[in-house]
Amino acid sequence: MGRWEPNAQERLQHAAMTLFLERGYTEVTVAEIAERAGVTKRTFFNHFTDKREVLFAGAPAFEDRVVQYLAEADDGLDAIDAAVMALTRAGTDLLANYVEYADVRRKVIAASPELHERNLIKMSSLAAAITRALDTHRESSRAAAFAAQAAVTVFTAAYDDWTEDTTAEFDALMQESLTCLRKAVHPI
Amino acid sequence: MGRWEPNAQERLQHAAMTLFLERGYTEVTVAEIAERAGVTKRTFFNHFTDKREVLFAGAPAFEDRVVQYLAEADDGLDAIDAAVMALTRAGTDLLANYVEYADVRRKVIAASPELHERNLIKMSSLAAAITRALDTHRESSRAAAFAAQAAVTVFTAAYDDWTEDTTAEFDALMQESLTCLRKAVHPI
DNA sequence: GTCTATAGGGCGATAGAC
DNA sequence: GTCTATCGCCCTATAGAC
Repeated sequence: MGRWEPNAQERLQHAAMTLFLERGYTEVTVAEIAERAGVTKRTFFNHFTDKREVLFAGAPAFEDRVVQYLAEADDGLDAIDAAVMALTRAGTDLLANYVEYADVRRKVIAASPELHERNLIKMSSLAAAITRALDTHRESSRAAAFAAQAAVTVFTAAYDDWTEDTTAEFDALMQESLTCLRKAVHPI
Repeated sequence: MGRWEPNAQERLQHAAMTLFLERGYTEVTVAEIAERAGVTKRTFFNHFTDKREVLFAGAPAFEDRVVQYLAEADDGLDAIDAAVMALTRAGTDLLANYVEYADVRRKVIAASPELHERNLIKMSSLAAAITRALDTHRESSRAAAFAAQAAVTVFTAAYDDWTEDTTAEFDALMQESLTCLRKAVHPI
């Protein structure tokens, strides 16, 4: 393969996902991923800070988009509703591109504790970003953190539902999930 | 130091905590921790599956205790209240022994993304255990998962508060935290 | 692009407790 | 003797330094 084939990053992601699915995360080396993508190991670490990051390349963009939607939210909304709305919109945007990969990605992450761990810190980072965005003009820091954490929990559940049935409407899944959380937290 | 000094595991934990505080997690090698504890690197890995685990040795016992308290809980309690009760009791038990280490441990974990990540997966595992315990006789799986996740969020916040003021009553912090979460999730 | 330190583990030998 | 904890040696892969 030539030295300057385009889209090295995407090729690396695709190669990694395929290999992880075939043989499991720990059984695949970075050198193998790089080889399959037609680049060197050095290039891999140029694009991703560590081996796990190859499956989370979309996360920063997603987080930015959530924060952006949140900034545009109606000030009259409650914090949690604003956060859920931002996650719903950003999720809908992103999921459209991920239909084919979502299930594989889910399986690979579920099969590896290391990837599960990395996924959790991405969600934690997302919650922190939402907290900051809410915090500035809407809520006390503590209340904002709880609203953000709850919204991310709702998102995680809805995202899991969606990967099991990618034909479902994401915003409906988010609303169901939110309703269920509210019942669980505030039983009457 | 002789080969059979007792309590190798505790010595390793103490050595690790001290060194991490002095120089930061990434700057300390497993070999150094082992040396300070008077054992070899190999022995370190006999006690802990990886470098991070040395700071989370108490987690399984805590989780077991939470599940135990949950099994003894009044069936009339709502899931989230039962979970918060179990976490409150297990937390109170455990925190009594950790007064001196809590602050150091907190600082060390906060200073290292890798340890933060590991802490998150421990909390995730705790939430999963609570979900299973609730699930069996009380709630739908989804509702149980939300109640468990919410209770763990409450616990995390209360634990953070407690490390900043170890004279506070832990159960009061838990109740405050729960009230705040409820307001954030169900604003009216 | 090359080099190196460190994480992490496999395996068998060994030192002590019982 | 058995059983368990520790150790020594050797190896690979990650990750970062140069």
